Amino acid sequence: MDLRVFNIPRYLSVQPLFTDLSPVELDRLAAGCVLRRFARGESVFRVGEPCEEFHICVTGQVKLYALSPAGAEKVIDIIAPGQSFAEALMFTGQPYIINAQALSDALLLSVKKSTVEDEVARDPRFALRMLAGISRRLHGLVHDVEAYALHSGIQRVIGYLLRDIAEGSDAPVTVSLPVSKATIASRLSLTPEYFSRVLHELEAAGLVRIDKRDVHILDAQALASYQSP
Amino acid sequence: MDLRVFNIPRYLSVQPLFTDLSPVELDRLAAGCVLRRFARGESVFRVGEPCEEFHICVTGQVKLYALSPAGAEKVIDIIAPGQSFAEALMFTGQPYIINAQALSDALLLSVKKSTVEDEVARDPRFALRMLAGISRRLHGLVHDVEAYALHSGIQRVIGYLLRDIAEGSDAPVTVSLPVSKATIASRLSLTPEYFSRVLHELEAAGLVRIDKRDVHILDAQALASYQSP
DNA sequence: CCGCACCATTGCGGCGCATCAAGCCGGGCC
DNA sequence: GGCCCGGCTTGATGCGCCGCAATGGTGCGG
Repeated sequence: MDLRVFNIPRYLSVQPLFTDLSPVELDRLAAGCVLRRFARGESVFRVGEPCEEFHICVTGQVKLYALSPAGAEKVIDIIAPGQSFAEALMFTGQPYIINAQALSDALLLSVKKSTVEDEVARDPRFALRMLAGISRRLHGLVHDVEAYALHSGIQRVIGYLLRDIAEGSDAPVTVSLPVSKATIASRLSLTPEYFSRVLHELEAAGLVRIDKRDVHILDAQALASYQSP
Repeated sequence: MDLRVFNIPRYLSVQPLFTDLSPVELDRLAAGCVLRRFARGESVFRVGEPCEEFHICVTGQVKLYALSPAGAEKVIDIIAPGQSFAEALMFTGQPYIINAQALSDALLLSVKKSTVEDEVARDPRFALRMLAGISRRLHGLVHDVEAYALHSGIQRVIGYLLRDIAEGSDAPVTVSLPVSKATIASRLSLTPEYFSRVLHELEAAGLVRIDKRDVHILDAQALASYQSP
């Protein structure tokens, strides 16, 4: 994608957060945006840096992660194209509490804090959408906490694979892992080794077939109710 | 406390969320509030119920928790007097995704969704405070996820004990556990048995003294840097 | 075509923490 | 007092998952 032809107002207008805005408003918003390229492995922000904007992932993937004093890494979320991140951080007025790094070459659109605040003041509907967006994010984290505490490693993997599979769908589906298995393992709070073992246990049970980063779900029903042998 | 003499506008005015509001605004807000008593053990809301208000804990304690299909319970948060909860749930427009139960006799002030939305529309400063409040909540959950993934059980207990102890304070401090040890154990994602063992390991190491629900911190410095033997 | 990274897998040993099962202790209540 | 009951502790045992280390692809650049 060429930065020079990228139409910021047009891109904003298709974001759930910014629907129903007039062209004037979109232009005003776009004026407070910056479009930036990141190379694979490049840091987007780090713990402790001041947070003056939130970000939308246009292309590529970004990982949000924490580091322990000992250097261990925990992936909190993996951001796909179209998703925004760090809105909540921005509103607390505190420095970043997590790190973000590009997992592949990526294009990010960053929206300045003051621009968002102005728009909140101008349009209450925008404020409510922002609130709903952050609330959904919180919702997701609560779901993760539940999973970490109440589900075994195997169940978390199954939950991840079935995440966006419709209820009654019978047809064999394939889930493509968007990033390396080690990253997904960390996202699920597993070691890469154990994640690999789980995947192969599910394969041995005839529930999935694994082909590199493609996981073919052979029997979603049975997978959902699988208990280890 | 007598419900009949409880002054809702006055109580609202001392909440961080509602500071700087005029008496007129406070009255308008108060009109959309309900004050309710809950007996110890009584349910405040359950998963699946529609969410049309958020709550402020005036007296008593409330636990927010998830239940696994098998019936296991995970305490997500323990709400103390002065804290609000379920704001985020309200803004998503979805039914409750967690349960809330009074841990002691409690008095709760519930604010209707429509009242909050009206106030957001009227006062952008209120909208920003609401955003900041929810963002801080999300911040806390991220912190918990980090702790679950990167810290051992012992470290999580230590982190809990030192939660609101100032950095350089040398004087012996005592932390009073607000609720039963089993509840706190669940909050920290530990079994009651293991939580007990950890507490007594810290006592054996001479770092704390345990007297029922009072934990006397004898050496905060050493506690912060404690590694199991 | 070979060498080198990087990623993924596999085996083995071990630790952290859960589980099950008793026992203990204090407080409310007849 | 004597009873019970909920909260807490303590021990014995075991499983889920981790850690290290070695092996096996696979894709890319020289």
